[in-house]
Amino acid sequence: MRRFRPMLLDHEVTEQQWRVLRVLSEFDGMDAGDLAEHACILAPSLSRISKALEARGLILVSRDPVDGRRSIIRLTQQGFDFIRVVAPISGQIYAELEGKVGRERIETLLDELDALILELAPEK
Amino acid sequence: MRRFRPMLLDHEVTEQQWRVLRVLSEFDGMDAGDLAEHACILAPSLSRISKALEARGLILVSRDPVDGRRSIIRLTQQGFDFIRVVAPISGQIYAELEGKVGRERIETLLDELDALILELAPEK
DNA sequence: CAGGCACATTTAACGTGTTAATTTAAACGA
DNA sequence: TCGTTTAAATTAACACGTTAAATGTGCCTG
Repeated sequence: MRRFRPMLLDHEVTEQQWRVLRVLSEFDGMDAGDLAEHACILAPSLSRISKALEARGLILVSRDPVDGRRSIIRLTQQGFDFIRVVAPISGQIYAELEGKVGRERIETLLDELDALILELAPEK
Repeated sequence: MRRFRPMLLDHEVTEQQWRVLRVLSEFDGMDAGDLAEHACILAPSLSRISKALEARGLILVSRDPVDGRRSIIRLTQQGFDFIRVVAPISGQIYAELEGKVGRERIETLLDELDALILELAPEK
């Protein structure tokens, strides 16, 4: 993450906030639970992040009309614009990293770790 | 860490505090910088942890008589006793984990990760 | 249909990671 | 020797992980 943090700092988002935005750019309009899981963030953290991003006008939080317990989170136009600006920079940093390490090596390592986690997972 | 946290909670130490105590049990009387590095903790965190552990009487912080900028950190007798009680429990949990995963697999994975970190390390 | 249970989210409290600024002491140079 | 620079720790500020408690809503049984 050290490679990415300077860029994130430039745009005043944290690592986790950026992860939330990227997940929304793929599946816009998720409820808080699904969003937290896809972004690998705990529910209490997402709660704080939502307030920050909503205050900046990047997302919009509303209540699910079908199930009043759920929060629905959407990107605003400003949010989409933000992602369109930052994503290429992020992509370039990742590409450099991949170039140094090698795509295959990254994938192998991630597969091993995923397998390990699955074997040990007590729940889920 | 989920395997260890309940045990640590029982004894009212955090994961990082426990790491600091274990490093001290190996090399007692280190200065803050070396201790932080061996425990994989940043200096500001160690500063907070030291105060907490000193308040509980597990460690003793003094100033280096040779170089007045350095802090020297030692275990108290109470600190040694604490480690003698908790370490076996910690060891047992680790042994269970190793039994499920396999020692060789753990070592291979750690070697790969260490190698990766070394290749990418910008400094140190 | 009322009361209790289950679920989704939020709030609260505490500790740590991270960065920057501050403090204090050592080392260095004119 | 004095003033400047470097170095080690600490403090400060902010965000997240983690756990537990509190809110609010849906669901289900009696």
